[in-house]
Amino acid sequence: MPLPQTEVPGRLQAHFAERGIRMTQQRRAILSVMETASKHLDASQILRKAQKIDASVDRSTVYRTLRLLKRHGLIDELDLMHINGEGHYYERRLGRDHIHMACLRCGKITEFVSDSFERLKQQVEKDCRFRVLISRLEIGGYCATCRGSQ
Amino acid sequence: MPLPQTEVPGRLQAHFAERGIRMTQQRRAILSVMETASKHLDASQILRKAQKIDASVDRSTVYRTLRLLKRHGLIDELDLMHINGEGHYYERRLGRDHIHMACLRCGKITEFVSDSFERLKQQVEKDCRFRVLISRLEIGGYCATCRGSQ
DNA sequence: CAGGTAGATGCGACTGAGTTGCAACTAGAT
DNA sequence: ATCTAGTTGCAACTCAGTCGCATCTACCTG
Repeated sequence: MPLPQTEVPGRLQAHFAERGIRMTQQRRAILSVMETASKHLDASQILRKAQKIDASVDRSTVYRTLRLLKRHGLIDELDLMHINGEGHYYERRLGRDHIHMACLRCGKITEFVSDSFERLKQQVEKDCRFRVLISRLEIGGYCATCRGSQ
Repeated sequence: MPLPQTEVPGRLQAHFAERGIRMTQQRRAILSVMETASKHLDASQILRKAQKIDASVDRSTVYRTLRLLKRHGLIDELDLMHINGEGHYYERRLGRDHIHMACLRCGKITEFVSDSFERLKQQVEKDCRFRVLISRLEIGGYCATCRGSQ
């Protein structure tokens, strides 16, 4: 289920430059991790990967950079139904929002893009006069495979 | 925006009895807090309220009971977009799911019931062959009031 | 209604995520 | 080359949530 990409990947650094955000070696490492990540890393995984690029990266820098990226709407924070503990997961924010489905049996995460989701958000904007900036729809249940085999 | 209630409130205890779950004084206190709560309490608020009914209630009992209620699908766990720190909020699970909107400016939480949301979940069931058990849709943005005044 | 016991509790110590204050460092403007 | 506001690493901290264990108790059985 490939996502439609309305943005070229590898542009996090460009975003920083455009907005006049200072670029450091540590940030470069973290951004590159976020850009190349196939999916859903938590803070400690990001730390480990970033340290392979620049060993000096510290835990607190990772958290500070993630907060920065979040504030600028460049990444999304996910809970993935807390399938593994209380931490958070992060992913680059590309084109359209998508739904995250977490299988409560095998732990698999599936993504799903839906026009109905877009329409639902528009309905919220209209009916509740609420300006939608971020949205997170997470679903817990059983994936196709686990659903059959029980 | 009152919620449609398909279940009589005050029935958490009955649920426990039906399922043969042992009832203790501490659980009674916690259940009664959950039943009478107008809305969205976090674990420490639940603890404080429960201790007013039964002073012996301990923090760990609150967490254990919340986990139990969650496992039985009697309460929902919310993040409310982490508007106040990293903790979780809990609410009784009545009739239909609803969307939670968190105003990033004034912090107000609004709820919204929508048929489109139900249809969206049905679409996920059908298109992804995914059995939906729990779903959480949280939206961050600006409420009608804050939207105007900026 | 008097045990017996599986299950629940309180306590305190622990874990793990995330934050913060501060002195040292550095990106990038001049 | 210099200056400084912004960033970093570090270590100490906070806070939510968990866990092991000794004690207690709800409730089943006779």
